[in-house]
Amino acid sequence: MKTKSSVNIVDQTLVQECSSCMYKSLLFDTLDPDSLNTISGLKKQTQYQKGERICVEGERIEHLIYIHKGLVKLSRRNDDGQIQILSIARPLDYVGLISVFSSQKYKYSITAIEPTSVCFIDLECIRETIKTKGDFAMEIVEKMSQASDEVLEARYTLSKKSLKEKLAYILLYFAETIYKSYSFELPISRTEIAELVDMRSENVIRIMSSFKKENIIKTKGQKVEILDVEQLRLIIG
Amino acid sequence: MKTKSSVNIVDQTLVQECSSCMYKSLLFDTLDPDSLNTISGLKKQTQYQKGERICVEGERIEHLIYIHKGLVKLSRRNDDGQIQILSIARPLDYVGLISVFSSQKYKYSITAIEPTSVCFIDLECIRETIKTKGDFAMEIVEKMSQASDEVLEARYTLSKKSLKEKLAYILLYFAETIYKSYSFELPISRTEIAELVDMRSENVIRIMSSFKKENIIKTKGQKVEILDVEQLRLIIG
DNA sequence: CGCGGCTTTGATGTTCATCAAGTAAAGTGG
DNA sequence: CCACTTTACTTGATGAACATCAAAGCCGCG
Repeated sequence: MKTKSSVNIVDQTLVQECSSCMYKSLLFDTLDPDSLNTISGLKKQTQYQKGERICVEGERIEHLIYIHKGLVKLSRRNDDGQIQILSIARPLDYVGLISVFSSQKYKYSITAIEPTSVCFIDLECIRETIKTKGDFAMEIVEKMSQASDEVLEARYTLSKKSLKEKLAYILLYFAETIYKSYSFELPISRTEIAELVDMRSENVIRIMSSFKKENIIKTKGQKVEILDVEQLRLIIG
Repeated sequence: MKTKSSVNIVDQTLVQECSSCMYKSLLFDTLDPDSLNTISGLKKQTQYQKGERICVEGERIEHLIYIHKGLVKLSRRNDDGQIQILSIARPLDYVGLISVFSSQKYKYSITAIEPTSVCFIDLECIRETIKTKGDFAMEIVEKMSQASDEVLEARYTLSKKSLKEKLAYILLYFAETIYKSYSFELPISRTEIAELVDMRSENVIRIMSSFKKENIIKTKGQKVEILDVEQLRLIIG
């Protein structure tokens, strides 16, 4: 499943100006053409396949990473050597916008879990722009605020829930938040789901089996179909 | 223990200019005298006793709350109606800087757990200053980044730990981070410790008793003395 | 003085991690 | 392309960790 190759054999950089990017409105809406061109000139866009790492825990942060297309996971190794998945990020997410300005080094690795296209935006350039363009600064502040809010909210909500509730939550999360469909292909393994919500893969499997027996979901390999959304919502509580 | 009175009988506002505040360097260091005077003119400073609420979940956010002196807890009610303590904040903390810019309403209540002095800084004024003063904007961004980083780090670290490990962590947290002393008065009840680290008060008590039997700590009421710091560190893992 | 909330300890049952063992699926090398 | 290796998936059995229930003592407060 995971490809070990961490090098992009072919540099599939798509030469695209930020000014023509359909997503520019997300963060650079208020920015004047000159500033945008400077940022655009220094950005790099790269494609990743499923399993390829985009950055590694401990590496020096030099870019703001923006998910253009695809899906990634943020993960880290904890004190016990276990892997924890902190969150899933998707297009429109400025990955790690939260901690980019508090540390020199990545506190987590970022790995593609679907074919993914990423923009690397020069961080120094962003810093400069924050200082000189007020509206842009305000946008950054608001985006950061939202990003950390979402992650924290999810953590607090899940922390007191039972494994069954956690799993129901995650299934609905992928269906409603990520794929906007009750039928989807799970982008991560059972083991990784466990790493995401602090449980064991055996229990992920066990509980998914029980959901199947109760006709709440249907699965085949990584394919999942949610049959009884209401029941799932009831379980979450 | 908790005082119900949520009204300040005497308004003990200390009339103090921000420019002479010993903490101004924390956030307003780069700010010119004029901007600082504007902010100073609109700020309110209030005293709270232990147990008094500073703001309530759901209320409209109109100020940036800054802890001048004392100690507070951030708490919220979760889906199950249980109370969760999200974090403890102390002087130098801009409480909720994280989510202030993402929502119109407080997502948590703030309550003094020690006699506390708070500055309310007009939020609109802060917004304006972010837009016009680049260095100030950068400071805000960095503070926010740090704040959310710390909270998330603690959450992720604790989430996979056993109750014994969690309790050891919290005791060291109060000793080393909050009070800078291995002998201190716990500012919150056993029940609240439980709310802070997702466990039950019975188990907080049980584990503290076992620490006492093993001569790791000594307690009397809310007084705690850590006798064997190394052992506690070993337990945390 | 009595009420309510916090504290403490013991007993009990549930939830969950861990261990074990077997099957399936996917990548690897000859 | 097939044997081989590895990794993911699956189920069952077992014990440890933890929540819950119960009961009694404590303490501040009206």
